[in-house]
Amino acid sequence: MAKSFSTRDENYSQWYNDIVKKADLAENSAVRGCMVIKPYGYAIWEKMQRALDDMFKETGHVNAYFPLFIPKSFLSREAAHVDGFAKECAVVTHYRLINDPDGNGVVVDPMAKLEEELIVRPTSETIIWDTYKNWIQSYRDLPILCNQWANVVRWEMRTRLFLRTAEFLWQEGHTAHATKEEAVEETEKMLGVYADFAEKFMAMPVLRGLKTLNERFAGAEDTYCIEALMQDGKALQAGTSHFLGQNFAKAFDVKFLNKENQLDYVWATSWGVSTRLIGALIMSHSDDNGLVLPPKLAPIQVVIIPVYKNDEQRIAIVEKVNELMGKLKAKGISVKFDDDDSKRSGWKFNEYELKGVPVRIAIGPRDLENNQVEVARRDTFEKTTVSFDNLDTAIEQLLTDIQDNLYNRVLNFREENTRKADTWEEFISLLDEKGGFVLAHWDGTPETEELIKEKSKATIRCVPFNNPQEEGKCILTGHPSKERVVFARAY
RNA sequence: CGGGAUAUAGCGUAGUCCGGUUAUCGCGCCUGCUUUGGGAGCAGGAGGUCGCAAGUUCGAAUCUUGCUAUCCCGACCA
Repeated sequence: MAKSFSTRDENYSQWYNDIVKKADLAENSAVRGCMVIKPYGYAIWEKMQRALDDMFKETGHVNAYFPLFIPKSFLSREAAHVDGFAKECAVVTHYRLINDPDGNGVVVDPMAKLEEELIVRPTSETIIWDTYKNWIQSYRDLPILCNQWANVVRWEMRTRLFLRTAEFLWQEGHTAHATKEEAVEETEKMLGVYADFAEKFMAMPVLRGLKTLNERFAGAEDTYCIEALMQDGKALQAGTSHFLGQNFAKAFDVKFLNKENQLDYVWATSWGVSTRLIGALIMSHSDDNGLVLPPKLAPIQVVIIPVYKNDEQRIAIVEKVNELMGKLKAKGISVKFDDDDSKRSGWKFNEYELKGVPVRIAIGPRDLENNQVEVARRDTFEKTTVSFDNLDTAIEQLLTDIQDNLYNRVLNFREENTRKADTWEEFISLLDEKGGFVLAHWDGTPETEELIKEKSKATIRCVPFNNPQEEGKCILTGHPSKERVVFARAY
C-alpha cells in the first residue's frame, strides 16, 4: 500500500490538503483565495443540498433568489452588521472596460464609474430586508420563510480549501415573523434541522448551544450554533442560526399592522450552512488511506470491481454484474461498475479507498464458481464473502452499519477529547497537549473572554443548551461562575 | 498587513553553499509485448524560455539587485 499521506499527527494541514487533492474534491484556482470544486467534490455538495433542501421544505420553507450585488449604503444601515463585514468586502466600482489607448489590452473605463459602489454579497440580510419591506404590510403577510442557495464573497486574508475561501457556496434562510416568540422558535427549529443533518447524514455528532456576545453574528440578538470536533482536536463551527430581533426590520423600516391594528416592527431570523461542511466531513472521518464518506452522502455508495485474466472471463463477469446492479439499484443504492480496462484491479482498490466509497465489491472467476462476491467496507477494511442470493439485503444492511459505525466512532472520539479544567495551568496544558473541548468556568464578561482568547488562542465555542449549572470560579479571574462553557482552539 | 520559506517538464524533485560539456531522478504521458484477487514488469519514446527582468563573468539553474507568484506561521473569519 502506497502511504504517501503525511500522518495525521505530524502535520494535519498537509494531511488534509492531501486528502482533498487525492480524492479529487477541489483545487486552488487562478484567482487567489478562490476554489475550484471538482465534479466529485461537487457531487457530495449536491447530496448535501438535496438532503437539506428536503428538510427545509418539510419545515415549511420555500426557495427564492436575491441579487448578488448590494448597494453600499444598504450595508451601513445596521451598525453592528457593517462593522462585522466591512473589512472583507469585494467592491464593484465600474461597469465597463475599454481598449487601452497605449495598447496594453483592456483597462477600466474611468468614465464608467458607478454612482454608488456595489458590494458583492458577503451575506444577504440587507438586500433581503430591503426587499421584504415591499412584501410586508399586514400580519397576514407573515411569516415569510425563504431560503436561497447562493454563493457569497468574503475577502479572507488566508484561505483553506472548503474551510475558508474567498468565495463559497451556501444556503441562507431569512425569515420574517409577527412575534418574538415565533422568531425564536424558528431560530431553534432550524438549528435543530442542522444538528439532525450533521448527525444523521454526515455521521458527525455536534454540540448545540449559544454563542457568547463576542462570537455572535454581526447584527444578531442571539447566535445559536452547532460545533463539531475535528480529528486534530480543533473545533469547527458547522452551522449557525441567528435570532435577529427587530434589528434589520428597524434598519430597513419593515413594519406591519398586527391583529390589534398596531404598527410594529417585524421579527427576523437567518441561518446558514456552507461548503465548509465538506471540510468538516473530511476532518471527521478520513484516515491514512484517504477520504471516508458516510453512505448517506457518498455519491457512489458501492463500487464493483471486476477481476479477470481474459475476455471470456470478463464477459461472464459483466453478465453477472449487470444482474447484481439491477438488484442493488432496485434498493435505491447508488452503484458504480468500474469496467475500465486500462486500469488494473489493484489500482482501482486504492483509487476508491482514496475517494471514500463506503463499500467495494470485487468479483472474479473464483467468485462466479462459488456463487459469491468479496465485499470490503471502507471504515474498518473488513472483507467478507457474500452469496449472490442475498447480496442486496446484505449491502443495504452494511451501508446502515457503516453509517452508524462512523457516527459512533466520532462520538467516542469527542467524548474522549472533552475534558474539564479547573485552573489556568490545567486549561493551557490541556489545550497544548491534547486539544479537544475543554469545559471550564468563565466569569461571563466579554473582556475576560477576550483575554482568554489572547492568552490561549482558545475561544468559547458555545454555551450548550441545558447546560448543567454548577458553582465555580473563572479559570482566569477567579470570579464566581454558575456554569462551565465549552472552550477550544478552532478553525 | 507583519515573520519565515520556496519557485527547475503535467506533478513531485536533485543540483544552488563552492559558477564549468548535452540539467538529475521518480510519478504521469505515448508505442509494443507480457500481465491483471491490493497502486504491474520489460523495452523504446516524447516532453525544459531552470518564475520574470537587469547585472557580474570567457561562461549563470548556481553569484548580485529589483520584481512577481505561491506556501507556511500570525492578525481576520463560516
